[in-house]
Amino acid sequence: MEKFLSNIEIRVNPSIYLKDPGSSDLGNRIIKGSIGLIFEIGLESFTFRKLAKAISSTEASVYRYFESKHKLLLYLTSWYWSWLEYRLVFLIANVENPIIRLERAIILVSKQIEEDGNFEHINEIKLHQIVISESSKVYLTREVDEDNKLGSFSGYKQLVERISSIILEIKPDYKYPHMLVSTVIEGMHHQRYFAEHLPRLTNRIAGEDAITVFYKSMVLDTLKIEPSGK
Amino acid sequence: MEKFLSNIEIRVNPSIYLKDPGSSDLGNRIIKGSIGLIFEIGLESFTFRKLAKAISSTEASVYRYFESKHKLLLYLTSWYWSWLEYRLVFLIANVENPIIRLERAIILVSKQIEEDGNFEHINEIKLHQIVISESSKVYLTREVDEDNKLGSFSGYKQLVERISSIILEIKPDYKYPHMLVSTVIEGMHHQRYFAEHLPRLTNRIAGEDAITVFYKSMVLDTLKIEPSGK
DNA sequence: CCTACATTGATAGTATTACTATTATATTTA
DNA sequence: TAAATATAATAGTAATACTATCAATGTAGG
Repeated sequence: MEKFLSNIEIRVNPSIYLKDPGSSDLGNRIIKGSIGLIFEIGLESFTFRKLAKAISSTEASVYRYFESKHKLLLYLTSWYWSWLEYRLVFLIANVENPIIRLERAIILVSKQIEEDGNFEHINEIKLHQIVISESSKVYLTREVDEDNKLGSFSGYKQLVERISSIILEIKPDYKYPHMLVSTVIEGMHHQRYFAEHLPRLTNRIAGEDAITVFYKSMVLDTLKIEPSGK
Repeated sequence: MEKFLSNIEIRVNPSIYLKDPGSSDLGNRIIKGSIGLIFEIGLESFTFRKLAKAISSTEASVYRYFESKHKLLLYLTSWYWSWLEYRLVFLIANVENPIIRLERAIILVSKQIEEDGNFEHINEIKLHQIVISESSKVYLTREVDEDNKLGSFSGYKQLVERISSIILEIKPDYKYPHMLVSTVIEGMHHQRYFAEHLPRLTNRIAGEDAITVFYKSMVLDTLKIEPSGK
């Protein structure tokens, strides 16, 4: 993705952090460092102590930004959802045909990601990997309801809502738009992961991005609409 | 489910445990106790120390059966998949029409579960809840590949394979049977979880098991087949 | 230029976790 | 009856997920 906007920032719900990591050099190092380190060693082995060492700071300093590793992961995934939504908005701006908009949305969420030069402290490819293998841990906890009340998942919900509303434009009576959209998003995470680690749970086809193809036609078929052909 | 078979046992890959928990009284208490305790306090807060206390044994004794909490969870989920497969086999035995077989399979995996009186030490309703909220943690780790090599996920794979083969009976050229099946299974876990904790990511419809209805028609539509009507 | 305040670093400490090790005791089996 | 096995009881270790305290540095306003 081309660098064409240098003054935007992705906003993350402030209840997630103690201090905005976008507001300081140390904060940015925490984000950049944690993406690198979680990508490298996985969330389980990742600790604030190791992170502090990697970015030449101290554990206590990191704790001034995030009250726990869980909140930090929440920050990263929230950022990711908001970033996807922002890209979606660009991708469908000024596109009249809702079927084309829907197709683009599905491709966006199910495709492999490229780097986005607009955000210096974030390596989007690594972040995407992290989202694939760790993001569900963010809500599969006993604290979901509290986190949810604080608005921790609003970025994800907004993205789902935005795509669902396209579906409703096409089929105003369709009863399960949110279910369909979250099935696609979560599903594609699993399928990418399976393709790499548990191939017998998925299907890989040489020369084709099977995951994108599958989800695109799955959505069109369940909605009983024809591809835009464009 | 009626108790009609008293001499069967669900087999779990022996690489998962150090000592077969089905082989002793303590082993059975470990299984029963861990299902109860994980259901109650969640996997994160669950420890072998607390389990030992709950079943009036000791931490060290539990460790003689399972080398870690992770392996214990692996045992529970493996048991669950094998149990589902066993139920599936009964459900579709002697059913000629593959479409009916497929429909039954989808209903089986997507429906809420009832207790199965055949297995004393296992409360299937609680286990189902645990599978919904914790099972993906079993493979979303850095040790997936090793665990996979040991055969830890074979129960899950077998179930997926069995349902996929029904799909191929109906549509021999369909390219994504495994992807479709694992999308349904994982998807329904998420949707059940969302319905309870993050309702804006799903759709709830009064008086209908929306999740089952959705996945059933999603599968038939993507395969472009008509419901059996029976 | 001084002061106040915020930010970070340095260091230490605590409770809990995920194990491992050792020994004693009870039970089963040969 | 001896030997083997399973379990209990207890203790110990390294790492984790924090919390607390205090000093050093920088920065912004008057």
